[in-house]
Amino acid sequence: MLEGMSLSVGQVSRLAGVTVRTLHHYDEIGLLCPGERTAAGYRRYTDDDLVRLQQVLLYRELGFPLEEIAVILDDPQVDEVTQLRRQHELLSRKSERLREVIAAVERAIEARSLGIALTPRERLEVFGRFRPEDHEAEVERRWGGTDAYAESRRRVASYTKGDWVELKAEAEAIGAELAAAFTGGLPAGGVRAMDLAERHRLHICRWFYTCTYDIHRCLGELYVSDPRFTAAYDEVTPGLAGYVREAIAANADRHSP
Amino acid sequence: MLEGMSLSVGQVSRLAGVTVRTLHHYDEIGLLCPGERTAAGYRRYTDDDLVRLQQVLLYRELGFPLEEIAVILDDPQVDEVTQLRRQHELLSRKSERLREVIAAVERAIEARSLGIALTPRERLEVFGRFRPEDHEAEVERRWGGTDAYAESRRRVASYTKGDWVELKAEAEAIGAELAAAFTGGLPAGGVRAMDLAERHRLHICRWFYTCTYDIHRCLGELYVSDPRFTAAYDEVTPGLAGYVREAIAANADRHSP
DNA sequence: CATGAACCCTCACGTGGCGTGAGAGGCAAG
DNA sequence: CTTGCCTCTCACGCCACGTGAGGGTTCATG
Repeated sequence: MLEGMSLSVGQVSRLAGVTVRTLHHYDEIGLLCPGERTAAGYRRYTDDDLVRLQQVLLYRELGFPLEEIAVILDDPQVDEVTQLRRQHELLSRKSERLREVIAAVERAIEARSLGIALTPRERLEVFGRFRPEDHEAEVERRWGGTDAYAESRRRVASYTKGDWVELKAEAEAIGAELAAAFTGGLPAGGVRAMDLAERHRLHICRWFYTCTYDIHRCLGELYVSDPRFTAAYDEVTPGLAGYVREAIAANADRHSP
Repeated sequence: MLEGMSLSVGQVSRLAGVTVRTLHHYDEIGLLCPGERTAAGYRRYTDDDLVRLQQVLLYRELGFPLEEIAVILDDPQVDEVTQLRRQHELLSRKSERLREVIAAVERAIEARSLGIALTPRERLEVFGRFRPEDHEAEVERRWGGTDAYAESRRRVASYTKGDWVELKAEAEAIGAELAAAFTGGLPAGGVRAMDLAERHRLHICRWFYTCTYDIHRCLGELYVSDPRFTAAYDEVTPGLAGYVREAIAANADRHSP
């Protein structure tokens, strides 16, 4: 039985509270393939496999689709502690939401036993809480239906507060350097500006979606045509939006003539 | 638009945070059929429908299959406040479990950042917690595979602590009256004993599964053949188990000769 | 009053995450 | 050697919707 070294499907299933079929399924789709197999083809789960299974189950409980879980766990950029922190953050959010729902139910009971019924609308609104900040609605109208947008949605959904902090810091750093280049009088078509544009593109690739040079060019146009984006740049330094657009175009030309 | 009176699918979907298709689906399977329809066949949801939708969404979030939700909500025995209390209890349990998981993740982070890794087994066990009290294992071996058993499992799963209190009180009352009849010298085949046996059967129907007279007869046999059940009855009054068996058999004969 | 945009309807097929056998082989104990 | 409990690989089934297709409705415009 090789007790202690590795476990059979049955043992793992009992330990984790899932069925054998589930483990087979995770193997089939490549989400959790046991490290070893016996000569007879029996699955043998190592300690590493168990750790991964725990991660899988946690993200599953959080409602992530299995395919996405695979992406999250296979990201080589993220180590285990980061993974745990992310889980902790997501769990906390879920817990908070659950407490809101509980509170709403308590209010409903209270109101009901006092004879006053809440309006059905009030009761339903607890569930309808996603608050996409109507900014998203705008984005959807403009970019909705594109692959890039879908990809972005999926990835953003799994970001924790910590991720957002890092993301924002990175974005602000790039913005500041662009502003410096602009006020320093460096040409938008120069190497420095183009390098910054490239960093901007990579930043998008890293955090949101695969940003090709063509897409990046469109983004540049958007920065001067959409008053919301223009404001975001020009607020820092008037005229910056147009400068950024030029730099992006130059950088795109440089890479794909 | 008749604003204020009733809502269209789109309005309800936005309010509740579900898709239109979901509402269509709930209508198809008869889980939530809108109270009215316009001349053109448009669905119109009344306030009562919204209340029901809220209940549906809550039980759904708790992981109940839709079919079961219909059963729970259509039970005429249960009013709205009871429904809310039940939801509150189930939500609280879920919240507690969530906090356990969070605590486990915190421990994992702590241990990890101190360089000491927890064993994968320890981490997995948080998920494998269902503790069916090995009593269930026994029951399964004896009754497993029967329809009655499956039905019982499903219904019991949705009982709250309050339900259990009521259930137990009812069962104890019947037991006490049977004991009184027994010690009072009333014959097991008499009307009084048979009536009590009938109450016992209805009690099972009400709380666990559809208990036919045949099944009830088997149950009576079980009370004398299974030492665990025998003990439960004879502990109160020695000889009671046999008396109950006789009463059940007599009652069954009376109804299905 | 017609024209368009935003809704709504009913099929009907597709999908994700497994459940549930069927049929066959592996392996430790008696 | 056989009995009992694993395990394996197909392969079909199910639930709770997603996702169009194809077509009617309603309402604010030109």
